[in-house]
Amino acid sequence: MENKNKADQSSPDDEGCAEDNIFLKFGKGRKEDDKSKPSLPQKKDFMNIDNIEGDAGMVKRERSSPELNSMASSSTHKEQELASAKNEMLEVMEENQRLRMHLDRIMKDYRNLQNQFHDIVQREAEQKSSSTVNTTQHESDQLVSLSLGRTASDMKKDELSKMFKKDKAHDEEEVNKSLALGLDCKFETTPTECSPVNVSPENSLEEANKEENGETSTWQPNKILKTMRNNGDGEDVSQQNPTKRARVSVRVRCDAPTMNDGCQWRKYGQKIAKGNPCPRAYYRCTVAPNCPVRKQVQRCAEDMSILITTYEGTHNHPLPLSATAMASTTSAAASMLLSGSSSSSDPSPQVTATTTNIGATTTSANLNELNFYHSDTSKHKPPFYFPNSSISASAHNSLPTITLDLTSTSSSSSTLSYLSRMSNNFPPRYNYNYNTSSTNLNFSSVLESNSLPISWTNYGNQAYNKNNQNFGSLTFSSRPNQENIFQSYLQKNNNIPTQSSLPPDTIAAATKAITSDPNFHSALAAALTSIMGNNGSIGNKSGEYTNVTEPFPVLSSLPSSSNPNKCSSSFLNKPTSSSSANNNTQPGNNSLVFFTQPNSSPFSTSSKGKSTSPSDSKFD
DNA sequence: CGTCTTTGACCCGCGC
DNA sequence: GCGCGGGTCAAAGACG
Repeated sequence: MENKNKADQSSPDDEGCAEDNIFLKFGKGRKEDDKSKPSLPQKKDFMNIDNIEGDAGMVKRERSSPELNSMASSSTHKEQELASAKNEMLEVMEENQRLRMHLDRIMKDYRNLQNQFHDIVQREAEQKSSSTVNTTQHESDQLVSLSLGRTASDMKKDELSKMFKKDKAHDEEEVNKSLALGLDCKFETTPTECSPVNVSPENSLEEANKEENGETSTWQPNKILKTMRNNGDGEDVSQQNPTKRARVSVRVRCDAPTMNDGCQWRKYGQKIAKGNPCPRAYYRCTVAPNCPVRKQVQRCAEDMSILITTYEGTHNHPLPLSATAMASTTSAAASMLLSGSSSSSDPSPQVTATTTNIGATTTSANLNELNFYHSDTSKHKPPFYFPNSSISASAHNSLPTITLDLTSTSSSSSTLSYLSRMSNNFPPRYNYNYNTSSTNLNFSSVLESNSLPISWTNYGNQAYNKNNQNFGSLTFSSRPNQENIFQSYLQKNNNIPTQSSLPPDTIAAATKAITSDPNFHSALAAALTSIMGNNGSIGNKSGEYTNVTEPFPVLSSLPSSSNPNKCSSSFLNKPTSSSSANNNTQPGNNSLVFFTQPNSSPFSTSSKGKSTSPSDSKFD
């Protein structure tokens, strides 16, 4: 039943909202019923089975009457309709009850998972406090790579050498602080039922305000610091913070000059960096005059098709709906980095609320999905399977940097090292290889028997197909049976690497592993999913159910379409259709979609020669 | 005319 | 101290 499906998709983390959704849905259903059946039962008859039966009996009696006149027959017909309508109402009510029960169950699971997660986080925090981890020395040297197919060898050697070269010891506290403050890393244990994700524009603003009040520190370029000192401008006091903050770098295959992340940027410089023939462009956030956020955009020297966008800082203003995704991503990614850098052996207790909630959300919903949609900007392509994507962290140039690598498309020989490490008792943290200062955490569909598997399944392609947009989708799902979907999808799309056809038991094991590991799951999922931000609110467009991650607005609002040539971060954007797609294919799932939008024209060659940055898009 | 991009110059940190 | 490289500034030009 459609209603049921929709209800399943409603956010489990948000009880009230879900209920509202249900009501809304039922309201809608009634409306539809009204259309088809104008003669609804009288209010008095509503929910009265006896009455219904009685009416039916009456109808029967009347029918048997030989003295039926036209009027009687019409009334009989009406009563029949009435009876059928009542029956339908009863069915709806039953369905409603079932949905409620389902919702209760989901909420229960969600709370349980949330509690578990909090327990884990607290335990880790205690452990950390008890043992002042000796990570200080490695703080700046660490390179954690969550590589989905990418291996350490794939990394640029000079990059690695650079990373390892910097042995400048950072005070752990400082790093953590910068991470936490600069990238919205907050640890909140308070369960938020209706607004699970706390990294919201409001939060950002709040944090920014705090920063301005000197409560927190924000990394600022030295130059700016200097300028501000010279100017003595009180307004910028908030920005006078020498504390370095983490960077979040996103690697995406994109032909467009920049990636549309929904924010407004102004290019303020360009430089040819050593070792890369491609110039590096510097952008500054222009949403707010004093926003400290900057980003660097550069093409990968090894693969020009890869666009590397590095974000620094935290927005000190409310973000456009379409921009919250990236903001939350940086947040989540930073939290991931933070958790990795805070300790060499323990998972960081400093998990962002976003992570927490997302993890809880997804697990509670039994539907963790990270869909990576990739498509060519110019032409339709068959769905692209994304077995590999990576998250890496490093202290590059003294700045902790986490990289979300969404460029890997090769499904070959993935090592699944990360999953392997995440054995059943796996410490929910990113393993650091201190010998090399780098660790690859590979998420691969090539699962080893003993390794914890991940279910990369296809999901919600129907909608995309409906829109004539074939997106490859990679689903990071906790639901074993989704494999079937994926496989069936594979059958339909020969272009998808066969590696993805995993044994059901493997999928199930992977699913179990993923869902059972709050740290990994929440960290990765949050990092990636939060990017979409509240795309989790898939389906909101239709208003049929509320956002799973309410604070984050739907990215579909992006005006990416106006910038056909821009690589709309829309790879973070979720097309409106996607929601419906997800709704149609798998009810009850919270989909987190990562994709490049081909025809919706996130990429634009910008005929206007103006801003190559997303700023061009006036999303407001 | 206002906004934004371009681009050469400048500043600063770092390594030698 | 010097040179290199990264990052930023700001004047000039382009665009709508």
